[in-house]
Amino acid sequence: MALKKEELQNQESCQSCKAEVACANCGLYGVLGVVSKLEQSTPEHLEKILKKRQTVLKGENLFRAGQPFNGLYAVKSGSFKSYSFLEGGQEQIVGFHFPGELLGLEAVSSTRYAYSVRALEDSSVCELSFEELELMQDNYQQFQEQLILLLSNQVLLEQRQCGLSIRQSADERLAAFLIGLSSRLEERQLAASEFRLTMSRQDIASYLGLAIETVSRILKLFQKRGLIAVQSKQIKLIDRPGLRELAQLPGSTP
Amino acid sequence: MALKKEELQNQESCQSCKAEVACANCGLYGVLGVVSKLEQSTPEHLEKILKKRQTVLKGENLFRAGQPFNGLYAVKSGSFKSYSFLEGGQEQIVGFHFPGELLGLEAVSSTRYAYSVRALEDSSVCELSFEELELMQDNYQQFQEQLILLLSNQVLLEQRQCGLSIRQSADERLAAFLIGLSSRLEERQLAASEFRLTMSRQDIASYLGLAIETVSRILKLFQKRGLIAVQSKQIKLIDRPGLRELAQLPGSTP
DNA sequence: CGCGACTTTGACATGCATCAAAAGTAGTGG
DNA sequence: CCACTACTTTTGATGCATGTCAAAGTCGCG
Repeated sequence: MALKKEELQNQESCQSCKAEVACANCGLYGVLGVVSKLEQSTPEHLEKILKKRQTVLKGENLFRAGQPFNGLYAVKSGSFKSYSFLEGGQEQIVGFHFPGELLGLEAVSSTRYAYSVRALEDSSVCELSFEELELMQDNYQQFQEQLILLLSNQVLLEQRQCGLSIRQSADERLAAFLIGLSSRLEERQLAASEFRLTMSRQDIASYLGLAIETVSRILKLFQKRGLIAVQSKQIKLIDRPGLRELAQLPGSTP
Repeated sequence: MALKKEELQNQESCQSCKAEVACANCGLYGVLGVVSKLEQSTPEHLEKILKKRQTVLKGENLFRAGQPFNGLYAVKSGSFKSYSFLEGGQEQIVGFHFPGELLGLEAVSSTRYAYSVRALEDSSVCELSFEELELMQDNYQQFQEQLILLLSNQVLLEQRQCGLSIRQSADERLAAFLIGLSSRLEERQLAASEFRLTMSRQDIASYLGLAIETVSRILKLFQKRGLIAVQSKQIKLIDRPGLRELAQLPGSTP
């Protein structure tokens, strides 16, 4: 990457003591790396494209479904949930988002955000303005290539996720969920075996398509089996291999 | 679209009397439309990019997972299933594909196909060679834009699909499946209320994450309720509104 | 016409949703 | 700092949907 680390990393230091992703581990880094490759971009220009660090307080929306698309966001610290509404007004959780991950990808084609996104705790994001980016004719093609890469990867992930969970039983889903969270944190060099479940049980249940009572019971069960330790929102993965095994499909090779 | 219809439609006429999508209704049309917009492309050039009509016999694979990616395919006639294997060797159905739909989209970033694709009946496809396409520098950016559009749309569809089916009961899933098939056929101007289920019950079951017996029973039930008429692989949707209602999420607004 | 593969039907077991209520947690004001 | 209320989570009891096993029936191909 031609982008110098300091250029992206000169953030004020972690004032809230929350886990915060380093710029080098952020999803935007790849995208911007390409943009800045041609060296033509001055720090001022980069500055313009990447609006650093907006804060979003717990319970606030970063954006809402239907709002016009104006750029991608990367989670800098904290966590978010994306959700839509079923007819009947009930919230349906689409996903959770952690430091280093991108928000708004599925909206690039449609000019409007597809989901609402809300902070699960006090959080911060970086914004990548598309308007500015489109003006950079020279680098635009490379940027597009990055986007295609990200998107087609997303399609793949989505399909795999869907294919799995539809076949999984409740405990398998939950195990897969925990392992999934853990690996995503690990990917960005964040604490991966002990962390806070910032979302409510209701959110987890909705995301996994389970009843809230089932989530509660199964977490209990996992604890009894020595797979995890839960204490309200704090969770510790004790037996990751065990969880990983559970998360796989059942009954194939007896 | 600057592309003249005849240019794409001079195919030999339907020799097997199978439903065949018109080029104007094909997913490749949009992609190619953009490529040919700059008028610079001669028919010979188009010919080179778009290898028309390969035949794939029932049970044959168009490609297999892991094979190097060499281009997109569009289904011209017939139908396909895409599948991967669970550990244990069991086939897992990822999707079904009908005339006018694109195959291989999720592979554009990875240089290898992610799934295997097999013909469910004697079928034909058109191939869009990427190698040739990449040489067309002038139009490449527009092509990329099309791709981004297709991909981000795909992400959206995938997410919606997944979000729904994970929450749906067996009959809702099956209703949604039938309505889904029907609308996809309709979209391409093909017979939408009476058609052949070219895939086996096993395939349907695997795709929906149900037991094959459940699929059988529920189809029976639908027939009893006058929603559909099934006779082995032939199916007729009688009460589409009824099915559509069933396919929605349950119990929200009583 | 007969064989193997696919599909339907029936009986049964169980995983999970649902309903109801208790226990825990957090936020608020005296 | 504690009491009070409202919300979230846990626990228990029950019923139904759907997976599983077994067997009969049907289709399609040689």
